[in-house]
Amino acid sequence: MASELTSRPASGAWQWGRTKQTQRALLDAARAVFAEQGFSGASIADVVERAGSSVGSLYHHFGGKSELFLALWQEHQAAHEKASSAAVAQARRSGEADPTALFCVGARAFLEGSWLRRDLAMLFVSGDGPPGFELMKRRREHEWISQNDALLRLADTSLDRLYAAILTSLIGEGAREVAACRTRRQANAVIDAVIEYARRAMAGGPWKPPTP
Amino acid sequence: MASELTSRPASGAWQWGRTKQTQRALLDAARAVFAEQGFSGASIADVVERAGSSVGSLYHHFGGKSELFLALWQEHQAAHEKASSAAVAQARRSGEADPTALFCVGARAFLEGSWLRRDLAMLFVSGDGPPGFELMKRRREHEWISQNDALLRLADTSLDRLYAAILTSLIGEGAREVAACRTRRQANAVIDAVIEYARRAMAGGPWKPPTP
DNA sequence: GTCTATAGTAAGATAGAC
DNA sequence: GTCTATCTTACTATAGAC
Repeated sequence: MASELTSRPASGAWQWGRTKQTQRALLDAARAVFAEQGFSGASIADVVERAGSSVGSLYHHFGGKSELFLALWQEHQAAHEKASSAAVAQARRSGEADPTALFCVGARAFLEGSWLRRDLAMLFVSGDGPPGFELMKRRREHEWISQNDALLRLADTSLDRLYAAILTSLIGEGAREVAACRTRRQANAVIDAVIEYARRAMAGGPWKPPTP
Repeated sequence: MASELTSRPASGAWQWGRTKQTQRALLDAARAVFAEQGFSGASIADVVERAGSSVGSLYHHFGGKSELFLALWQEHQAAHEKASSAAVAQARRSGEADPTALFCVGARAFLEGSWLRRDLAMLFVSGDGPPGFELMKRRREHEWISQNDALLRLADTSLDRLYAAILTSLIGEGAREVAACRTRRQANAVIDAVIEYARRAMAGGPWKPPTP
């Protein structure tokens, strides 16, 4: 019983704070270094130096370079998720019920986030990530569109999934273009244009093969 | 003068044939190995073993792993290019003059090629390539759409480039879906659907900001 | 032109003191 | 929890015989 006290003498609360602080420093450093050099171009040494931390600490908290990158990505995803669902919920409360319109509201919030965090957005679409990252992104994309499933009222046929994939990639390409903009004004124009193209693609709903 | 003969004694023609043969073997082996294991997963040793060649030979002919991968990609691109432009030329000869229709003809030929060489198509969209490959792909995409520039009669404004980018990514996503199909029948349906979505997106031409 | 054997390099990962 | 020093490994790339 006494050993608990001797092994960590009255410092539990303090160490929690320190942990969060260290992780934050590593994540922030990773954001800057990865954004600048890409995943493969960046070395662990660069990150820990910028964070004022150490290799061992990084491994202790995240497990490795790949996991650090993924942690950064998950924060980014969570922010997108939060903004999108909040926007859709808000629109619903305002009386909007049309699936297409609700989809556009969510998409707009997503594109907005791509502008606000454009350094991360560019990083994640650059194609330079840890092994298997493209697959993870793809899964996430499908989750994202599945979440709007009730919204768009799609069936689970292969052609409906194609419809979802096309819309997803359209918004994804839009996000890339938004992140590449240099001014707020340009970004706004691009966002409006992308939403318009999505609306056009959705006109008529999922394509059906002509019945012979 | 005589030294030319002594250094390569009467074997010029024979060696040319052998060179082409070796390169072909390396390219074919690379196609199989990269398609199966991806770029980073595959090692040079795997490729030369399958080709019945050697590391030194690979370096002699291609210069390295990355260059071998790029050579494979360029063959794939050339095939796409050839098929697309032939199809467009053919349609023109048949009297088709509408830009949108001609674009769709080219896109269809492109998607067709993605089905025929689906192993390569999947490889190149997997996101696992040599450093800088995603950038090269992106440049190539823009070239491809620029080639249809006269066709679509686009100006060089940023919003017209967005229009091109959206269409390109739509066809690109379509190619990915086509390559993932398991039967010819499915692939045909997907191709028809993708062309339809492209047509919808083009309805009304490039988006213009509302004049205030 | 082709091959084998080897060198070089770089980076991620770990062990163990504090 | 944090850090430094070291290890390991896996690969590319080259040198030099045939």
